Amino acid sequence: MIPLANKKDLKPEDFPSDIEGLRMTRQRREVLAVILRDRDHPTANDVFRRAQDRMPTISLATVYNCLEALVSHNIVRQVNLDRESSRYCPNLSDHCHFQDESSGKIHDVVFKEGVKLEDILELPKGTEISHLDISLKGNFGNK
Amino acid sequence: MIPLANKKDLKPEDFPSDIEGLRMTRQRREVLAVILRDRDHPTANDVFRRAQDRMPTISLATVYNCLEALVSHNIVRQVNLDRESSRYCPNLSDHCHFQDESSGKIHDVVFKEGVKLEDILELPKGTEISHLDISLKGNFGNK
DNA sequence: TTTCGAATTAGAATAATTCCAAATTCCGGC
DNA sequence: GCCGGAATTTGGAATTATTCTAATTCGAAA
Ligand SMILES: [Mn+2]
Ligand SMILES: [Mn+2]
Ligand SMILES: [Zn+2]
Ligand SMILES: [Zn+2]
Repeated sequence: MIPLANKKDLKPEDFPSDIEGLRMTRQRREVLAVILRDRDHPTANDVFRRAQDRMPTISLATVYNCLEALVSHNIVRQVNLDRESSRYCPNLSDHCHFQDESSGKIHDVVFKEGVKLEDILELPKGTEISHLDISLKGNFGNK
Repeated sequence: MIPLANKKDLKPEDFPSDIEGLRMTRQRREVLAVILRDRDHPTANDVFRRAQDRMPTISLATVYNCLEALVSHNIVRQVNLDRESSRYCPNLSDHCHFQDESSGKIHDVVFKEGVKLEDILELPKGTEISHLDISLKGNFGNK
């Protein structure tokens, strides 16, 4: 799990032929490249439209297939905010999402050093957390 | 905002005619009563099926209308977990949701005394939080 | 009792996502 | 390079939660 995050500049055809055990097809490379380039949490449809620039024949079904493959291999994260369509995020480090109400933009937010969920939640003994989602809405400060 | 939460036992027809500025119609009472009685975070369709017991003529559209009215008047909370259908929760106090992966049940989880989100998140100066969602998945301990 | 805006209703419409079955591509072995 | 089977892609249909529409009914107040 080399931080693909840094591969913003890498051309899709230069991606390794296998990432996290997932065979990288032409379409999967393109979808991944889009998500790494514009890190603005695009929806499947956003990805579709952007991928079409360099690959006019790609289909929406394929974009969904690719996204599902990338997500299930932990190459990108699926971000769900309330009832909106899913968005996709290349930031694999622990973080949550803040949706700015004036701009609509979604910002990554990290936890302060050394904070553990168990420290702040009243959880019964023996609880094991396998998945966690935190999302916020409001006015995002100067940043 | 008298804790309606405690009105589990109240019959729908005994609800006040106005709650939080919302006129309580027959259907709204019934929907609210269902949510207060079985506090298991039912979906709109769950609510619909349960409401039909005492009100066989209620329609699904009406259930959606009632839920939207109750939510927007802060009488019940809408709970969204990933891509699943919305669920409805009568607990208005600050809490988050833990979905137990073996039972599927959704548990309310409260924050430990005196925890503030600002304390644990790296937020830029001037940020104002208007809405917050935390949800967890995993194995919920003995409780 | 009449009135009139609000609420309810059935059914159609919407939209994100998934499914399907056929066509294409990929890959390892010959 | 060529073949066969498996994986992937594709366009279109299907699904499904939710919203919309337009007609009907309700109910509080006069
Ligand atoms: Mn929310
Ligand atoms: Mn999630
Ligand atoms: Zn993110
Ligand atoms: Zn709850």
